[in-house]
Amino acid sequence: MSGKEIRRSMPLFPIGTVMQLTELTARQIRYYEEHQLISPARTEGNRRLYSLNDIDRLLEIKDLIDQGINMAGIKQLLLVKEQQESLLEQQAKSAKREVTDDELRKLLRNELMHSGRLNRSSLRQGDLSRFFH
Amino acid sequence: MSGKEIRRSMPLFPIGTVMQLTELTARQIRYYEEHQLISPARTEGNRRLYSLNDIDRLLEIKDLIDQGINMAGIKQLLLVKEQQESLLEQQAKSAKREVTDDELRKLLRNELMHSGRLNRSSLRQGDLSRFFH
DNA sequence: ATGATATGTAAGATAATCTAACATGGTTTT
DNA sequence: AAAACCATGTTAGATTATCTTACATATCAT
Repeated sequence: MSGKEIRRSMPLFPIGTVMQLTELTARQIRYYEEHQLISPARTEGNRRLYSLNDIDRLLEIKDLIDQGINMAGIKQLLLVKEQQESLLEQQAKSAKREVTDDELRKLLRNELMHSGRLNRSSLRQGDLSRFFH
Repeated sequence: MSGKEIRRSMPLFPIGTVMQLTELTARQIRYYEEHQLISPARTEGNRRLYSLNDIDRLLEIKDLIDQGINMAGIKQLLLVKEQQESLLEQQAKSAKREVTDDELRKLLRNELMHSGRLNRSSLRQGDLSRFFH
């Protein structure tokens, strides 16, 4: 079942393709990398190679930027969202199993600290998935 | 419902990526194009750009070559398979509608002429789809 | 043995990408 | 208002990827 993750994280696209798919300039894409919002793979010849996940993430970043959020903010948001997702995944995995008190505390703390608008972008997130069946 | 087709026929991959995905050399890929087994799009700068469909097709070609079939044979096979698929699609589309006698005759004729092993490769065909969810 | 087929390889040209540096228009901060 | 900062544009020179064309070669069929 994690084959899907492998596929989506497979580095396939050079920056030119990513530019078209995301409508971002190369400068922007590299700038976001510089600020560690993404970390694409590299070919043997040092060319960047992006995965579907990377592209989704770039679309998300674009969305957040449109909302006026700066690099630092986006970095935090993506981080929180990541752990949120891994939590949900974990929760689904052992559906019946109880969550440890510690995990629960962390989850609640995050929900409190970063409440409000946080998942608006997740509507746009799967945007790229429309390109692949 | 044809959005899927659009996605799968979207030119995204440079030849380098295709080489890795198909384990064919650039020489081979261009040679097959020369013999009109595929016709990838081109970028503004004349670089070839391949779609998911193209890559599937290359995997199919590879399979047919392994079976000892030559360019001319593969060309015909792909052609027949194409019309076969469009027929099936059409058949599914107007599921209830009767097939015209003419179409039926063509379908039967093809099944007779190209019977036997013809769909063995279609097992390998969707091979690439494992890369995308 | 001859010829055709599929692929390898080399050369020179062009395109795409890389890094690094400086430029710039909008925001903040002082 | 001036200074500093942020996100992006632009340029330059270097490197890698791809293109076309041509010739080489091994395998297979005639």
